[in-house]
Amino acid sequence: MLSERAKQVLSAVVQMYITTGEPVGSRAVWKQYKFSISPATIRNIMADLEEMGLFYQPHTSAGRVPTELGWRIYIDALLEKRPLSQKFRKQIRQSLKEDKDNIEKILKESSKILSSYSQHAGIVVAPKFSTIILKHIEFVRLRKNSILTIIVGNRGMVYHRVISAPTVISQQDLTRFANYLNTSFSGLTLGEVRQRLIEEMKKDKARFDTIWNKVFQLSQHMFWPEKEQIYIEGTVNILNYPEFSDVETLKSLLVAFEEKSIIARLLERTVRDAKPQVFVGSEIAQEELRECGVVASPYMSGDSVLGTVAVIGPMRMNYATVIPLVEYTAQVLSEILAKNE
Amino acid sequence: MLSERAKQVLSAVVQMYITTGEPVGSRAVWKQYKFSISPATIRNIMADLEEMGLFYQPHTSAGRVPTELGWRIYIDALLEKRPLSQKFRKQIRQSLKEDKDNIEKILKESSKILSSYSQHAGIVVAPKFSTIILKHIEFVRLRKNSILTIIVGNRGMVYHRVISAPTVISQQDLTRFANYLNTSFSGLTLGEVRQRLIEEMKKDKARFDTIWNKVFQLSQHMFWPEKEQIYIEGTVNILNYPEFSDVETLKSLLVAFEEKSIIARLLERTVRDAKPQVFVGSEIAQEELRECGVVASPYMSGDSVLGTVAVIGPMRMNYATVIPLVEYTAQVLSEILAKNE
DNA sequence: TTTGGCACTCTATTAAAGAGAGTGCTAAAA
DNA sequence: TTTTAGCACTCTCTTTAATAGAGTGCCAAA
Repeated sequence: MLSERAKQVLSAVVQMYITTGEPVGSRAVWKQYKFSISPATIRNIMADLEEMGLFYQPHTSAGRVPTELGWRIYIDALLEKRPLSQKFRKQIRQSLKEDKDNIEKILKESSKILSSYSQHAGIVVAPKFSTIILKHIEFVRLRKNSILTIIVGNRGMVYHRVISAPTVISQQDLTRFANYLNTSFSGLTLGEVRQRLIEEMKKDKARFDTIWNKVFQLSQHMFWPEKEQIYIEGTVNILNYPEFSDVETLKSLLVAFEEKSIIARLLERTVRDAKPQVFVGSEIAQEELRECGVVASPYMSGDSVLGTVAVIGPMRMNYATVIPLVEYTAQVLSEILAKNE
Repeated sequence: MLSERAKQVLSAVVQMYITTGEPVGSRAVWKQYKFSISPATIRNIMADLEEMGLFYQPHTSAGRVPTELGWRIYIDALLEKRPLSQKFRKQIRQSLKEDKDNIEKILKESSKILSSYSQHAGIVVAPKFSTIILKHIEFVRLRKNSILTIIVGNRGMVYHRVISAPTVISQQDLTRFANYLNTSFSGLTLGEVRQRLIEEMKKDKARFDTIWNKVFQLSQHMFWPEKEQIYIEGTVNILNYPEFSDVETLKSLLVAFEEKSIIARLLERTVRDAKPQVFVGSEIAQEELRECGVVASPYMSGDSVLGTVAVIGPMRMNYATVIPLVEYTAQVLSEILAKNE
């Protein structure tokens, strides 16, 4: 275990590194934090910490930089969160309440808030398709065998997709089927609806005349889960950090942001574990995002997780302030969406 | 007017500058293009062109770089378009036809195509809200005075927004109103619908009972034009060009892309003029995008412009190949959407 | 165990020198 | 009159060398 002094030194180095982004020397730590021990002693402690793998030295005569393990320990054991100021809380709550009836706007706005208050990139993963509760369903026949399906979920989520039917189905039949679905399945989650439809079809194939059979097959496609909707805002903020000023690094980072799947996979974990989490370096992904840190928190409705909000930035982000920001945003979002039920 | 030789020199310098991005010297032009005149003569011509404002010299002993005016003249008078290869045409047509029933996917795919074939950023401006033809309308009551409105346009466009009604309106009344709108206004453009609704309301206020009055007011909000939907893909491609490797330039560029309004305003012109256009430098915008070039082309349905496709990149883009790419994409898009009518 | 002192290492900055690319001008050639 | 070869000149970019500075590790004294 780390001694008290070692903790203090680790903490000090991490904090200084957060603000400067440069290797931190023993003298600088001593001066800034008015330690009662001399620089030489601090040097010894730093050497110990390096041996333990918490620090890394770019070259022999440079100061120390925290390693991924160093960050991990700092975050898990040493970090003192700095709660959001009352003023900021109010601002955040206010701007999220503004469009409280339009969930898409809320999610996008949340993402912007996370980005602008943290000065990193803000991420919001929208509620998962299969957990949405069916409110209303609608079919519009576009052309012969091309049918627009619209699913309205609770909280005003809207999904629409165009499905090509194997044969021609009249608008009348479609409407009839929509009515059936609306009366039978409203109030279930889309995942449940999907399940039930499959069961219905299995139960007694013979029972259904051909038209029903066709529309049932349609519904298979329409309740197929969407891939995660992810809002990312403020990606350009990473340009403010010199560690990403290399064009190659920058490019791979921006590509990773644009191609949201890596982030989606990571934040799946937060959905599963249903608790706030911090990921650093290789915990995020093996490749592009290895130099980054992610703070994530789920937002809920009652006991069930709807989605995740997160901030992604350089590993040296100010976790002490970012974690409360992310958690508070998740909390406000939970409240607003709960009211929206 | 420019002499024949001056044109050749301008053309040569521009083309070399496109590939290298570096100032072009007289000797290099002479060597590359096997001119029958000597470097010294080329120098004289280049000096003339500089005096006319078509070239610019970073410093006394450097080669020449085309000025904005130089680009303009090259594009308008000298450019020899290089048509897309048959192979590429086929590929483009194929990948756009794949999802031909889902207009959103088509537009996004177009944007990706433009980006990947040009190695710049691809832009697609979706058809304007007010020009969409009404196909179907639907109301879903979310909460007391919060109503989800869904408009389905031709080609499977779907718009939805949440409107807060001044007073409580029952789902029954909403459905009744939806039926009225569907039967009365299907086939009109959304702009026309809006106009007609205003007229209806003016014509005889007394005629409407209070419920009708309320829902009519609702419809005001639901037919209010959306702001332009713009798809931009491949913005990271600009990172490949050294002229944008400065972090500040890069940031302002990416911000301008993210904040799509500047581009929206520019491409309005292409919608209005209904013909392919090329913009360079300050023609694009006064600030952030001054170092860029834009190739834009409208896509149509019959005689009416639906929207615009475009490529944006550094001013030194290869217009000879990009212009045909953009025009061809616009053409294919027009065809597919026409069939989709 | 802690600390001051000091030699040592590595980086970053500055200055100087030189190579290279390209021009403009002049005088000769066409 | 136009074109061209020749050449001095200018400016940038790269290389090299020198120097300052920050920080360490280790040793010997406190």
